[in-house]
Amino acid sequence: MDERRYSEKETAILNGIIDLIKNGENPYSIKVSDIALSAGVGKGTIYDYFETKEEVISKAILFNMDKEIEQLIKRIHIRNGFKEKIYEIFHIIIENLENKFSTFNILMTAENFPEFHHKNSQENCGCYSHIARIQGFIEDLLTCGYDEGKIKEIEGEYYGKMVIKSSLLSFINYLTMKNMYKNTNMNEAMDSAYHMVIKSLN
Amino acid sequence: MDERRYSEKETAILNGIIDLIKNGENPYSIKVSDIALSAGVGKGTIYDYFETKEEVISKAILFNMDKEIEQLIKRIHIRNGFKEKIYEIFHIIIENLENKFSTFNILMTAENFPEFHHKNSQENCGCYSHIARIQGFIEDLLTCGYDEGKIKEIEGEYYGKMVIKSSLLSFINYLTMKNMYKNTNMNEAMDSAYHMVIKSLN
Amino acid sequence: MDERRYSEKETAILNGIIDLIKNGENPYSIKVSDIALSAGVGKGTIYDYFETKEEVISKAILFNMDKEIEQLIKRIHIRNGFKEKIYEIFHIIIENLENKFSTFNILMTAENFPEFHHKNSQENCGCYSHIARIQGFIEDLLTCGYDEGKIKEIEGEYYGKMVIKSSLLSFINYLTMKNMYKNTNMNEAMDSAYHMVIKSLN
Amino acid sequence: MDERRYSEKETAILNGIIDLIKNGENPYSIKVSDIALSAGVGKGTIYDYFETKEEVISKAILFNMDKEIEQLIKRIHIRNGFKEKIYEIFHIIIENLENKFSTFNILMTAENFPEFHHKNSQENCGCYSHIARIQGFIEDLLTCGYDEGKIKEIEGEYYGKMVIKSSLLSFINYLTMKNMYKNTNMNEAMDSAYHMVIKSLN
DNA sequence: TATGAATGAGTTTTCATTCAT
DNA sequence: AATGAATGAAAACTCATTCAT
Repeated sequence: MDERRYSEKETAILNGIIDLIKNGENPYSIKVSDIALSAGVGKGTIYDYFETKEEVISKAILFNMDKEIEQLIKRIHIRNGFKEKIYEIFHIIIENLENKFSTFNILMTAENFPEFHHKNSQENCGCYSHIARIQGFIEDLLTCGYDEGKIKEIEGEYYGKMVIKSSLLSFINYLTMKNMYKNTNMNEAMDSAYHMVIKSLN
Repeated sequence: MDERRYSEKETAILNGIIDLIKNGENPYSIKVSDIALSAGVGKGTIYDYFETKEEVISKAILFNMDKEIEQLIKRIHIRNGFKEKIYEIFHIIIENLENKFSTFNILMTAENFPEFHHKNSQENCGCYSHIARIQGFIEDLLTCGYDEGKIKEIEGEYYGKMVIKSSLLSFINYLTMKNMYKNTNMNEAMDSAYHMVIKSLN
Repeated sequence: MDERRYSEKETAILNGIIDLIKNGENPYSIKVSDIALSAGVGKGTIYDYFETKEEVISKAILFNMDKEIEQLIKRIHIRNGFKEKIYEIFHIIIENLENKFSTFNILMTAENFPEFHHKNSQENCGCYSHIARIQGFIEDLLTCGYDEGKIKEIEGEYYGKMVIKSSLLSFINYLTMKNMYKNTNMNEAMDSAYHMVIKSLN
Repeated sequence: MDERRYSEKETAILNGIIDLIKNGENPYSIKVSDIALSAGVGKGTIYDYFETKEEVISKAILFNMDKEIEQLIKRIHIRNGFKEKIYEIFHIIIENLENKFSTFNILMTAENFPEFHHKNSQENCGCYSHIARIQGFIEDLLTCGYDEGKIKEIEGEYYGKMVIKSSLLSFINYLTMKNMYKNTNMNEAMDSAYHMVIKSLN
């Protein structure tokens, strides 16, 4: 799974792509010249470090996921208490979606990314390990809630994780379609998502 | 919103595109010559009915949404009872996702489609009306559950709809990541999703 | 030289082209669909009467020349006196150039038309006979001036005709570049052109 | 008026077009692939330096005018005497028309070029400045003839310039229609044109 | 090593011509 | 006879990739 660290130039290139995507560029529409400009390198340089445009964009997305998940886990770890952790995730989601680029969305819906590799199955999508980390982290969250007494009945391994993910997905959905929910504010959306978790797991 | 019906040739072209997408082609990678081939028309014919490639692909996606939602509503309407309706939706989702093209995914995550139109907001994405129809249909579902006594506490307009959508999203998530859930079968996933609805709304 | 008269449909088509050109369309940019629209016939009809687009446009230009020269000769014939005839030509030129389509220009500079037929020499340009008619008519004009006493020294066959043509060309030049001659009005331009004829041929 | 100098590649492209036109190609029929071939560059290179085919052809024509006028003025300047200067122009015209591409024709009839730009007026045709230079140069010529005593009566600013231009136009007309004047040789045509100037301006 | 000018394969798009009606 | 929908050959244009500097 290509785990080596990236050199300075490589990082500049990958960040260049991430910036483009965060500014609303669609990954499929990005041109090599855009990347070069955004990264502040020559077009040829990109080909010194990567084989093809496809490769570099894929790696950039994976690279960003790494960073974001790292951050996510760190920030959640710092927070104490089940509720605080969940609400921290909501805030991270807000920050990411406002950046127009959602690792969450990709990880949770897994629709955008796999298609970048033509007709690939999930195994070779490259984000398998990221998804696994998210799964693990959700399990930790559940344990935390259970230990704290906030959650009583997890009712099966799948169910518990499903509830947490549903809650997060509902909040992502709220954010992406904010203008459909004109009379529901952010706090209400968070509270509702959290409320569902509590009711579903008790 | 350009509501006129399409002519026979136009329909053939739009269906040609839908077929391509359902066969796993990424909308951004479709070539005009592919469309012509898939639709069984000459390349020029496409330009007799549509201005640009972008236009015809966008219209095809919208066109398919119309069809799918129509179908969805019809099939749900036939089913009696809250639980039956919910499970029917699960089955429709299965069918659609197996076709590799998910109106649900688009409507619920609203990430793929809008980006096809360069950096547009949702209002002018063209699928606003479709999203609204989905909202209405979820409301009907809630009323049905309430009338039947399956649901007692809806706790606010937003919360009720959120729970239903979360449930559907969780099931979509299960399907798109089936290989992450090797020891959870389809029925368990459906039951879990339904179970969450019942617990959350009682 | 294809001298047969044109049928009603053919005339409609040819006039459609002439209208387009008179409205400023460049002969090289005219599309068959434009012709069909302008002529009020179907696109296929054009091919019932003519072999190719090139042919029909060429014939239209020749057709118009015929009409214009016919008219020219008729109008000059009516006028009495050398000066009156010359000034009548000036007026005809004004009318034609205002129509944005100048048979005169074509006949006198003979640059536009021949090139329509790829790299042809003048013989097969189709306007040879028209040019010859113009030549004859200029000879008549000279004779008229001589008979009237307005002209004394013609000094050779070529010289006389050259002077008349130069005079007309100078006036055409004035009209096509009117905005270069902001402080010369139409009458002065005509008077100058006529004055040159008189001085050159006396 | 976009006065910057052209780079080496741009010059190669523009000269490629000029060569095509001088070889009898009609500006409206030139293909981008022809230009690439003629200029010895790749098709894409043309689009690195110019926006569209139309733009590059227009610029090529303007570019050639610049060169030709420069040359014209230089060659006339070297010649001493009114008659010598006029005859030098005749020779330049011969050379240019034999090259099948006539800046003179364009400048003097102003019909071909403006139409390349869709229905534009002369101001924005791009050759306004060239026409102005020609005007100035004709004025100098008149002054020269006057100083030498070859010309006595210029009779108004417009008249003098008109006579010179008429003379040149008449010679252009002779050349473009040489085969209509089988019994007039080149020298006679030149002498006639010059003779008209002398008679008209004395 | 880094670059960006140059390329041409591969697209999109146009439009003269055909032909079923 | 007349049409205009349909076509595909041919043209314009794009952009990933290369390579001389």
